[in-house]
Amino acid sequence: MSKAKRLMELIVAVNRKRRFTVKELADEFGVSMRTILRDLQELSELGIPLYSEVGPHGGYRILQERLLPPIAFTEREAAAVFFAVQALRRYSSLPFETETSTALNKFYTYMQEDVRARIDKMRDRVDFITPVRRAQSPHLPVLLDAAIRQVVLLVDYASKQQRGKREIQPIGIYTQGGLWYCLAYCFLRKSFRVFRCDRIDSAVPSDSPPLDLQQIHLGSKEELIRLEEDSVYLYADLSKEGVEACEANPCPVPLLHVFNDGTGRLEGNVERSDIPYFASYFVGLGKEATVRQPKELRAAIRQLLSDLMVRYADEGIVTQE
Amino acid sequence: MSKAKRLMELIVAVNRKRRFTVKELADEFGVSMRTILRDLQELSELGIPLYSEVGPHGGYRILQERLLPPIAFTEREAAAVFFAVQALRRYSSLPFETETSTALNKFYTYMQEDVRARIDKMRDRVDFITPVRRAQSPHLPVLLDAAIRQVVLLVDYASKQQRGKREIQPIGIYTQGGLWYCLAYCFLRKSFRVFRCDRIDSAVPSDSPPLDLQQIHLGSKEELIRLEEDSVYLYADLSKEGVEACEANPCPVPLLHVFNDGTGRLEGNVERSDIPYFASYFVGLGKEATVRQPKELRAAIRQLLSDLMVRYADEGIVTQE
DNA sequence: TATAACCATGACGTGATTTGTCACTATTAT
DNA sequence: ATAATAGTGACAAATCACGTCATGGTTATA
Repeated sequence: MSKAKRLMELIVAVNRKRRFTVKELADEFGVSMRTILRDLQELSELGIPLYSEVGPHGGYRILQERLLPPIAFTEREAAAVFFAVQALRRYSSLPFETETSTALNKFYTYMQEDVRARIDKMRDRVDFITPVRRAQSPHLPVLLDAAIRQVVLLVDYASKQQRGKREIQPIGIYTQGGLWYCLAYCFLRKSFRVFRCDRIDSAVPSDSPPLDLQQIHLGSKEELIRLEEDSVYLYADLSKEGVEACEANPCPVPLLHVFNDGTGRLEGNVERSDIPYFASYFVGLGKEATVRQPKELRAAIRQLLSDLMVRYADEGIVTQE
Repeated sequence: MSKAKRLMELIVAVNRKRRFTVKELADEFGVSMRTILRDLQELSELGIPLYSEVGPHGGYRILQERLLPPIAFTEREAAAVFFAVQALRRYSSLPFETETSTALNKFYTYMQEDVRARIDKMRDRVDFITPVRRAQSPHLPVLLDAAIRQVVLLVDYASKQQRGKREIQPIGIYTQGGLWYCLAYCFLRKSFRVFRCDRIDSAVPSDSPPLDLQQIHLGSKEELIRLEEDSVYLYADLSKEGVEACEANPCPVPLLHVFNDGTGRLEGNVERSDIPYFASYFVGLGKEATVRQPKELRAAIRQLLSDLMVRYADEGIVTQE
């Protein structure tokens, strides 16, 4: 690396770390300590406020406030960031609620006039639409913080069946289809579960000792949510349109295979208790999907269809308000 | 003067002048033109967007390098922006493809080490899931640019029925459910239409004179997509779960009303030709929805149900592969 | 069509700069 | 005392920067 480039990167590195030693930098840049010392002297002459202390635990320090150095964004980069933040604003709840709006504001007000004008023009011409849900998730910051610091929370959760307090150790939070979910270890069920954040009515840190789950994160989601013993093998064929519908509205468990001609198939093991859900799912796909297995699911679909038949059978029953 | 210092000053000089020639800088810095040329190339490699034009009145220019003033983001703001950009990265296509990654990179590398460590920790603990679609939309930048500058494009579009070239004047682009759409005036149909961007196979500026649509933008979407003459009034009751399903997977036209108890109703005018779509939509909602009107839709649902009944009727027919 | 004003690139030798090493000194926490 | 840290000076080897020359390309303009 040329000296000029090294100096530039040195400025960045020195701003990033607030404290550092000569040896540290020498290792990082793969040059000798003598060279780094010469470089640092040069940076000093260039006006970068460096300060050093000798002795053990000594080292260099940069005398500056904690702020990002003047970052040079190109206009297009600024626009991209602006729209990214803008996209997030469509979410009804966020773990960084206020921060996004202040950051957006800073970005906007510091932009130069002409750039701002162009951004304004774009504003009405790009949009990121996310399902708008009424459900609020007010405890996202607490959940995220607990996931990062790995502490146990006592939450008040209203599941479909019942509602009550339970202790959970959050792994992470994610949003999908306009709702927020929290993957966590549930001390009540003694397994990993996914909680809908809008169904969490309160969340406070608990004193219970946390498990050591540092290595577990959202990436391992699929493996954590284990199937119950009682699972059945599902197999369904999909038309081209069926494939698209599945992509748009992914169902949790089974694997989607797509063939070259655009058609595809869904297969995988699903829990027996989820059969009603899948029945509804496949009925929604209409003629674009054909379930081959299991028989139970086909039966459930048949049942659902005939129930619906009844609902839509007799015109005479229709009441109007 | 050392080379490093000259480069730093060169950056300043180049930002100060917007346009300059090699000779000019050579004289100013008292070095040969060859040296300046080498320096400028190095600056390019360092990421300064330089651009040159040959010929008389040609010379170098600096491209859109707007230095935002040193913005002091708080740690949480930086995190929020970082995740906003990160969220966008899950989209398979974007109108600012490269910009988001360079911006993300700048943010990340300029962060102080401790902040960065915390961000890293969060990385696996927050996620923004968007349907991953195989469909690519490579022409987004062209479409967006056309929408902003209001020019007419000649596109090669593959609609469900047919495929062919047509002229459109884009109003804006938006993404929903993992796909990109373009709202545009279609000169072929002489009305405003929504195009799926992944079905646009080519898009090139056309010479045709644009209409004056400056005042029209994405906000006016609903009004633009006018109903055909032949529309019917739709009315459906929804259970609580039905309301949630509708929120997650919004259907285009009708209005959703939600009552205090969580149940709701869908109503509005829909095109008669869309009845098959709505039949499938409501069948997908299963028992969570009851269509009251129109009769045609109830009939279509009945038809769809009996078709499906046939498909799932006889276990004996099931073939296995 | 010619010309001038630009940029672009390669080769090469000289001379300047950079770098690593070594041998020191100085300071300070433990 | 010892170890960890910064700081300096000297010197040779390696590397790099620079200017010069040569060549060639593009484009506006006359």
